Amino acid sequence: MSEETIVLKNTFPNFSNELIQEIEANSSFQSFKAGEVIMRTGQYIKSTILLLKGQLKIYREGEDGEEFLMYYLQPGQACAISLICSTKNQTSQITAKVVEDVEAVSIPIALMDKWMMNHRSWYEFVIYTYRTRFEEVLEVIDNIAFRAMDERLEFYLKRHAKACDCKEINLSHQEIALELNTSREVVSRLLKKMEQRGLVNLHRNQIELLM
Amino acid sequence: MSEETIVLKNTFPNFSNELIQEIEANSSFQSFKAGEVIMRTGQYIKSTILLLKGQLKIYREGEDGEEFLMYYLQPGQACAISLICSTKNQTSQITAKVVEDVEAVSIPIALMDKWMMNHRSWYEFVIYTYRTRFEEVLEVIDNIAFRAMDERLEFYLKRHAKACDCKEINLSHQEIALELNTSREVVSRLLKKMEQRGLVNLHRNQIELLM
DNA sequence: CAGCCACAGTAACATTTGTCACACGGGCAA
DNA sequence: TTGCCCGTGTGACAAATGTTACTGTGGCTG
Repeated sequence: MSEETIVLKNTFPNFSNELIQEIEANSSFQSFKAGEVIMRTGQYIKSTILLLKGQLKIYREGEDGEEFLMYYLQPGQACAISLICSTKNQTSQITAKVVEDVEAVSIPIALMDKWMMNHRSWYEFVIYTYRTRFEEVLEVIDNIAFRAMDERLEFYLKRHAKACDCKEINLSHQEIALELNTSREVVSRLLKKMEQRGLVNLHRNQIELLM
Repeated sequence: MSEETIVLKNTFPNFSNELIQEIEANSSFQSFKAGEVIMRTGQYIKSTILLLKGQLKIYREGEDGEEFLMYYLQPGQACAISLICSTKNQTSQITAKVVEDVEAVSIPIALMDKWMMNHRSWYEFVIYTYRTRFEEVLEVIDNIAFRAMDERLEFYLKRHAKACDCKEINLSHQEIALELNTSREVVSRLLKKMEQRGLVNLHRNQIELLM
């Protein structure tokens, strides 16, 4: 069994052996460097990507280049949107940027439709992905619709801490502002207030969560 | 062929004959009156609903009972979320309220999983539904993330006009405010400005679109 | 070391949105 | 007719957020 097969099996433990074989036979391994944009709004989707390693950021782009974070993709996950574009030429509604260097498997769209019918484990993976992403997006809507910026910031920090499984968040205020679609000054202001409330300690390029 | 079969065939023209037969054999026709809430956040989903007639409003509920409109369901459509809950006991993340008296077919969840495998036309319907709803929700995010209330109001009015295919919108400012999660006064203010710009004519309980 | 740059803090102000208070008028019911 | 309720219009103010401008500080580099 090849190195890559092992990684694939470990990262997607629910895939059947036959499915793994099909993937190996029909798809290509790819890697991307941090900062690369691997899918952009308006582009045609021609393949879907299974993440083996690294981290992707999926966000919505505003007309003036604003970003709005939707969610992060971790190893063992795939982009929900690219899973469901059927055979028609569908353009992407989102942008995907590499946060940490990525290794991934790229699968041609044409195959996916077939696999849905022939591979139960693929079908379940797609359904599961779609459902969880939909829920995540609903939560995003809740946040921007019902919550003020201070709560959203708290939520954002907690989510981040959970994702990297540590209490230190290495981001500048500017980067956070971009993802919440606000301005650096607002983030600074709110973080300072959180520090006064004893929720965080602030350092240069680092926020230490105390909650 | 029964009356109901005909309605079903007309409303879902892409369903195969075998699928229609299965639906008839395994599901129940139901009707709901305007104002009824037929699915509520936190409830277990035990069936999905195919809309034959009337209109449903799908929205997200805030903690204090605020509403936030996601989209409307028209005849020929189904709630995306209820389509993908697999067999597990999944609770609803949204609330569905009847806008116009509804006639619908209720399908037990257990069957849907089987149909996905056995009925190509059902599979395509589910995928299509999921994709279009996801896109719609992305558009909602765009609106609240990137646009101010005046633009959101314009967008809302246009969408409404398109849905009922006429230029007169019979809603009070209060109702609109609820769906955009703002206050009546704000809606009044913005509508007045739109009137001054020549975009609408305002009447009691009616907004006439001029764009 | 000097200069530069990215990051952070903050004051002052503008704008948008939410809230409160109240007035007006149409239509319906007693 | 009278009174009342609902929908609407509007002014005044409060609060949140966005914007501008300026300061300080640490670290890197020439």
